[in-house]
Amino acid sequence: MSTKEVTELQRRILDFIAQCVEEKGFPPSIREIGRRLRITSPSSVAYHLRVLESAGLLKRTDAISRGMSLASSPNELPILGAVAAGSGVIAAEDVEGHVTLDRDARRGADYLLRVKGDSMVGAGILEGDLVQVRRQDDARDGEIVVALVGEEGVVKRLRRKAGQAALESENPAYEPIRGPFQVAGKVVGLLRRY
Amino acid sequence: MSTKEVTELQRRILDFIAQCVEEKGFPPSIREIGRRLRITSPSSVAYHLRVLESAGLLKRTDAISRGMSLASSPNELPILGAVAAGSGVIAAEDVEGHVTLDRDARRGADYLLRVKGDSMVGAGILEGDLVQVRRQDDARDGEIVVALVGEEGVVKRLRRKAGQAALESENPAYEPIRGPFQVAGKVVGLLRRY
DNA sequence: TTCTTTAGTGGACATAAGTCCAATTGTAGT
DNA sequence: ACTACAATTGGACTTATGTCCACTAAAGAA
Repeated sequence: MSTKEVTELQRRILDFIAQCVEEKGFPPSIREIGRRLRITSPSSVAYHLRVLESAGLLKRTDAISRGMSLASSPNELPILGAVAAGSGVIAAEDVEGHVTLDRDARRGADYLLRVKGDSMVGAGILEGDLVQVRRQDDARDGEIVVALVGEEGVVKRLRRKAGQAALESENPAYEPIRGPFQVAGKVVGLLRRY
Repeated sequence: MSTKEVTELQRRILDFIAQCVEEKGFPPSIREIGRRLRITSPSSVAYHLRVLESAGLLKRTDAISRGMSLASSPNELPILGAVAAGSGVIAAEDVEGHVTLDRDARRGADYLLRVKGDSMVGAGILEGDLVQVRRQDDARDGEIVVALVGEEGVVKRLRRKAGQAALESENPAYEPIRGPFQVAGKVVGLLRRY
């Protein structure tokens, strides 16, 4: 299983399957996929499904109708223990698990980050909480963000005053961070487990 | 349709469908259901599916293979705006919506309750947060519970000292409640949307 | 009893659906 | 030009699958 590259068309097939499962509750047949994506021959669709399967994006049960399912639910979010300084990419080693939220609850988040420390208690964010993070390079004044300070990922409130950006804690014990940092994402939600 | 009673066998069919969707990613065929539940004739299974559909427990798309899906996901939690004093039963009028969580994230919760007021800010529970509540009559010292005080449902920390039970707020502005109250559930998690 | 409802059987049937195969096309590399 | 490969076609084939129909059996109700 070579985790090959996948073409645009194959990605659209994947999307269509996801859409069917979401809307109708079951996957499409090979011919339904073909009809939707203007592929006239079932063999051609089957070919793409084989590619998707060998790329690890699709699970298939051979020879039975609609015998396919997405390898990863589009609503499944990885739980990260920390944000790597390498930004963008998520290191698989840091993934503690997964949580599936429906589209509404997901709020466009890309991952969950486990909060370390008590610097945001004033905003109701406690140690151990999972914050839902949407990846983005920048954010507006007052928004709670995940930022990279050196190698470390932190959850703070972003302040923009007179062109100056700072990261404020919601805990009087901590000083604002004015040093260089990079916004990695915006906090769009929070999950806590008692 | 009459939302009829459903037999034990029909409930087991429903469970089997749920299990298939969970494990394999797609619903079973009529004959697969029959094989599992020792029903030798496909027509008989089809009969039960019709009953389940008219009971509103199953959605069906006629004449296509595996064309069925559960009407309500077993992992779907209703969002309540308030807990009714009538306890036990959930009034449909109070349901603001639904959120689907996977079994792990669900934590045995029965419903979500929207938090009113700031009496629990000290515990990181803010106004507007959704707390995951598992229904139960009692709880241990120190646990955060949903309790009925008169007609009103409140989220507080339960204190048991020397046989005396009280409801404490996590906000110095509020006094503990010692008057009569009834525990309705235990808070097992929290969701917040920014 | 008789009638009705619910539950189930078994077979026939049309078609929906996955698979196999030979052949074609276009693109990129040698 | 030749080769290799990815993408696609169309048809044939087999089986899986949902549905229809006639019939049976048990349990209640009238």
